[in-house]
Amino acid sequence: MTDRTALGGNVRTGLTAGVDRGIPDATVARLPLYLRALTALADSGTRTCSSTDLAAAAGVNPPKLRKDLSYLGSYGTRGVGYDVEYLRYQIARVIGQTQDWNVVIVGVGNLGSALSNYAGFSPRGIRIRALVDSDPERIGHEISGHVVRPISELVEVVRDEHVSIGVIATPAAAAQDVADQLVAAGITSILNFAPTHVKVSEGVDVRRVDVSIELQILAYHEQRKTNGTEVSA
Amino acid sequence: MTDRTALGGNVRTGLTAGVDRGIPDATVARLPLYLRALTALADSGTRTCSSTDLAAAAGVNPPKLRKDLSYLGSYGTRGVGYDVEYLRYQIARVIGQTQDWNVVIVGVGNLGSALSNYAGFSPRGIRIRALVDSDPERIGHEISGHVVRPISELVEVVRDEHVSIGVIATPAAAAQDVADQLVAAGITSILNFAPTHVKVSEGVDVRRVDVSIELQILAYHEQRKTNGTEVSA
DNA sequence: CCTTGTGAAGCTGTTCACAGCC
DNA sequence: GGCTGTGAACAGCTTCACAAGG
Repeated sequence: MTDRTALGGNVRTGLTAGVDRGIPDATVARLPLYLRALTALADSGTRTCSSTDLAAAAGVNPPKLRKDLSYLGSYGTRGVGYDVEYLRYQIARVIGQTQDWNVVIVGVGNLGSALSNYAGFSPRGIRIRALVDSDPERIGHEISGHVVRPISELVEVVRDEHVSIGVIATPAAAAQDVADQLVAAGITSILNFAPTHVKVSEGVDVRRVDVSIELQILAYHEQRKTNGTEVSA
Repeated sequence: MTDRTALGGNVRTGLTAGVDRGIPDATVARLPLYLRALTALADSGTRTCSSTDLAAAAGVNPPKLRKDLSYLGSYGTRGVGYDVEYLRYQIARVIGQTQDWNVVIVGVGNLGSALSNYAGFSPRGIRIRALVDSDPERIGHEISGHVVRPISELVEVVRDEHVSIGVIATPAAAAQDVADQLVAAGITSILNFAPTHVKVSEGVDVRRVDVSIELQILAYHEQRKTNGTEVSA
């Protein structure tokens, strides 16, 4: 029942003690941001940067950046800043970017197809290895270089392609069933695009991406801006 | 520079005092969840529910649900629970679901096209009113019932269609420019799918949806599961 | 009985100021 | 002098236990 949603409120998986480095969830969620900013800096030929530079590129404030980095270790030089390439590697190592992560997408409708064709995954070590669907109409078709396979082959797909992350890109009505099948196939990390809550067993991480909710949150704040709520004194 | 990201770390817009009802950001982010769960309950014929029922449907724990609802008012009945339809309406009213919100999508690549065709928006009061792109190849084509218009017409589009929310579905390289144009056209709420941080002026809300980051966060936890980090005592 | 609504406690995350080091 | 790294203060969120009320 562990539920790491994309909207905060994450739950630590049940590892009680030990050598737990314990990087806070909020920090973990920002490390990919720093990685991306560092890669951009490296690409533009920057060798060294200060916390102010990097924070600006990542869209956070400098103290927060420094605090976050302090959880990983002391990789900067006082009076100088951070070596871009070195810090980039250290963050990559911590968040597991030194290896590839194989992904199966379940559901090849509009969204699943768009995801399977997204160019931004490979530079971040994310490999879409298989597409599956339950609709016989879609099975066998080739999408973005993958032949769509029946969902009944999920166990084989996960095993043969060494898949560790499953993406649910189906309608809401199918999401729970798909989640159950993913878990049964041995998947313990799920990204759920379906607009519904999926229940999973202990130890399985679920993150949620819900565009409607994001827009609804924006609408709430928009409503407050346009209504006369800014009475200020 | 207000930045309401999808990954927590939100900043309150600069309204200092007044009748500020002050619903916490974390609660606001969950209200659409409750709304969705209530709608599902109503559709299944349920007239009344307890906080336990609703919490289970929404994927939160009952005390958190009750605390969240307490920020809106006292809409339940002790010893009984909540009237599904009444509570649904109250939440809808608070988050602005009693009116429609018009959206323009900038960028009609894979993602923009998929979004423009998504059926889940209209039941939540979200209306995709226009698609714009900068690519002359795409302008004039019809996608999901909308003729793609040039981004140079953004001001007219926003004015004529009463658009209040802009969606950036372009490559990262174009995102900042698009954001600037959206803000120049009067938009103060932006949903950014491009994998980059966009800087906007004070008072503009930006939320981010970044699939790569979600997968990277899952990968981090997956790495910790498979590595021998669970030394427990 | 039942279930809501809520102060209070506890926890997580953020900010700040400055000590430490180059 | 400049910038990092961090303890300590602060703010926000979650949890809990129980009072309030049907």
